[in-house]
Amino acid sequence: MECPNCKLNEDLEFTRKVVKAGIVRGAQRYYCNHCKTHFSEKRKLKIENKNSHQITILDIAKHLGIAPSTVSKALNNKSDINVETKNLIVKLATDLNYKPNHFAKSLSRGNSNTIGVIIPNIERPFFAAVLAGIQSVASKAGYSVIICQSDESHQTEILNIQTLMASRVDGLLISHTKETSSFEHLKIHRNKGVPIVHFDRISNEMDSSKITHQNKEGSFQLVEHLIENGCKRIAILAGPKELLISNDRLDGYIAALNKYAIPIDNDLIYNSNFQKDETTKVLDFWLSLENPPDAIFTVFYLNAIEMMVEAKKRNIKIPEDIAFVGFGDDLIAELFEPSLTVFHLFPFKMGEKAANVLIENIINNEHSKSKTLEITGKLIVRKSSLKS
Amino acid sequence: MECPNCKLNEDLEFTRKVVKAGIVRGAQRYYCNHCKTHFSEKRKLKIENKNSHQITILDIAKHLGIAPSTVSKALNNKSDINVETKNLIVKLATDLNYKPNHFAKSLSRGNSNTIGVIIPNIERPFFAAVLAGIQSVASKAGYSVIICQSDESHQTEILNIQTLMASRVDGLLISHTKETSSFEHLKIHRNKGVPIVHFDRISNEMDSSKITHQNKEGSFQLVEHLIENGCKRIAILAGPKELLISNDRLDGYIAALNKYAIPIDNDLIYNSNFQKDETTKVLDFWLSLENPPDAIFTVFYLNAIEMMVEAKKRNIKIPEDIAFVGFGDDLIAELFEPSLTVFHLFPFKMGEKAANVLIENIINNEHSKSKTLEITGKLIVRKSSLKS
DNA sequence: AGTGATTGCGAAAACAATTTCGATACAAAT
DNA sequence: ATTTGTATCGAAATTGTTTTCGCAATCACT
Repeated sequence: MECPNCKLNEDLEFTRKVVKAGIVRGAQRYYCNHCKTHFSEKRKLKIENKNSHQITILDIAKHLGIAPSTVSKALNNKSDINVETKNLIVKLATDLNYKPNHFAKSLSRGNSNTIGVIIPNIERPFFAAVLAGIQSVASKAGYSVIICQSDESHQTEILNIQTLMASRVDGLLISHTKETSSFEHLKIHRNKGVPIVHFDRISNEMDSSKITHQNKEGSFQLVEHLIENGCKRIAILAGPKELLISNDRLDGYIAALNKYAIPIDNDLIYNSNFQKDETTKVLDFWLSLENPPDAIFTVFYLNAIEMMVEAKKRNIKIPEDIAFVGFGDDLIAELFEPSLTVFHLFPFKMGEKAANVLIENIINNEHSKSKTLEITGKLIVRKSSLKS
Repeated sequence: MECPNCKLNEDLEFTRKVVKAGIVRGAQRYYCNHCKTHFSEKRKLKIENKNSHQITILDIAKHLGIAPSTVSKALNNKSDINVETKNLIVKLATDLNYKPNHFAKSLSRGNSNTIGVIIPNIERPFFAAVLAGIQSVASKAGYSVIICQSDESHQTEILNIQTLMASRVDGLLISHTKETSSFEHLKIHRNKGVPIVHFDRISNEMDSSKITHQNKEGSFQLVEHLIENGCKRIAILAGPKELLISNDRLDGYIAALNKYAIPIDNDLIYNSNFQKDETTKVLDFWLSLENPPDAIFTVFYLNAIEMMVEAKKRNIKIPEDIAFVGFGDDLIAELFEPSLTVFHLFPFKMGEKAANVLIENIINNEHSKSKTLEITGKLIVRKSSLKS
């Protein structure tokens, strides 16, 4: 065995004394008593992964005999480059089917070109449509989207935020849990300058941008529509008190009653948690009143469907005995018998708008400017409310 | 103005002749006639972004006076490290709230810990549920998920694949477009060793792993159920011929008819594209037959609902005149009048399974081993098929 | 000739991890 | 006493990109 050290030094005449010196990581190890140095056999590595080699900026640079920095400039439309060399580089890049490595780019630039989305549940048609809207504008703008579900759990929401921040998202779109009433977990990142846009389930406690529905206006229209159809005792199944969205809708309800000088009856106002068993209980409570409601407005349209199912079981005529209206829309609201009068929301549009605002904020670094946008909805009258 | 070069060399006694030499990138530039060198004023940069500095492996190393490589080993459970130093490092890392930079990790390791999913449309409840299942197991295994929608367009599907591959996903989950009949765009990557798992809309043309429903069995059960309920002329609204899933379901239909010696009538077999206007046309065609069907089986449950809506408009009694059954389930199938008998699928489970198989393939590098798994479904009998 | 401005390019330093392998110390075996 | 094995650590290379800034060349004025 020859000592590579002595060999290099060409001290060939010296008495070399190379002895074995154990095995390290599977390879025989030697010790040269001449140059007092250890060495081991080089392992044959790099399993020739030429086939999986993605071509890089360096490959292009070598091909053309130029520097990688020049290639980078050409591919990123920097001004600091000659048009001819740029064209040369761009052509070769497309010819070689060059795809930039996002990880290297992100590492170097310090951003990810990714936005995070937190929604309660992807399986709810509303949120699925919002997502579709978000995806649509995000991909057009060159952003990827990471989606997290909070499952209506405040704890999970906090974990989601940690996950997304660990993924170094450039911005955050969030619709809160119905449990969420404190926002410290978000404010931390907001204060660090992460752009955040709230949608649907928003809060006034944060000064970030918000996209919301015409909650007050929609409620008002629904209730006014009921009143115009002769309803006088209108009950409301409102949402959780924590949610701003619930309160806004409640406000619209009250505003409409006030306009028509209908007294507010607290028995007819119930804050629910959107759970099915709860809605049934509330329905029975209202039916048990000596003066039961002649119309029910649920803040979440599915609750109206659930209530109608139960009401039909109890032989209540809809809309003659009780009319129903709800917030939000779906195929089921249209096809259920009787079809449900709703204030139709535009979730896809909401997603588009939210993503737009967020990306604007990211690009312009407008952490501070916070605006609130309302997506216009639309009253769709169907059978469940037409008493005539 | 002092020349930084001469200053460094401490040649202070030399006559230094520093002259202005233009402005470069907004900064004054100078030329030193002594050392024949250009220099410009250093700009005050690095806007003190200390507050946004994420702590790195190097910070930990410096704190403890050790090498970053040691920290990396400690944080990655490598054997090559002392338990005590490891504990020390881990403690400091948690104290400092260290979050590894995924980009650096991916760049260095050459993988992304991300899986790509391509579905036709996120807004269809079935796919939303599959996604939820995928997310569930992926996040538990430490994988992120990127979602792309093909929108039933073969071209978009190809673009999706390019996007995902450019994102260097570690593996791919895909449910094909109803247009898709060639698979070259996928095979390229498959041959490069990218693990791919197909689900729902699968194909036999590729040798990758597949997760499917009990398509034949489910069809068979639905049709048998119809026959047991006295139906003799059973029509089937099958899916596009390109889809394997359509053909499997058609096979189940034929098998059931054969078992009960009911002749196959080609007038009663129609390959549709799942479009609403088409289903209406087909319904009218069937109604116009001199011997119209007494039951209709749609391969996609929503088509059954659509047909029932139209049938009701034409005063057809369901199930007395025509019974309906379909593949797939949803709240609407349960609440529509009459409620629809279906072969209930388990999309969430399908998503879980698909993600599991894919991650297994990724970890074990099993590009070659391809298995096909069937998710068991369940016949749910409702009113639309009970003639008695 | 002296000064000012502009253009095009490249070397080198980040970016934040992982991985390889040399070095050392010490224990155990021969 | 010499040889071998093991445990622990760190220096340096690697990953692919962006960014900064120096340098040379050129042109246009005085």
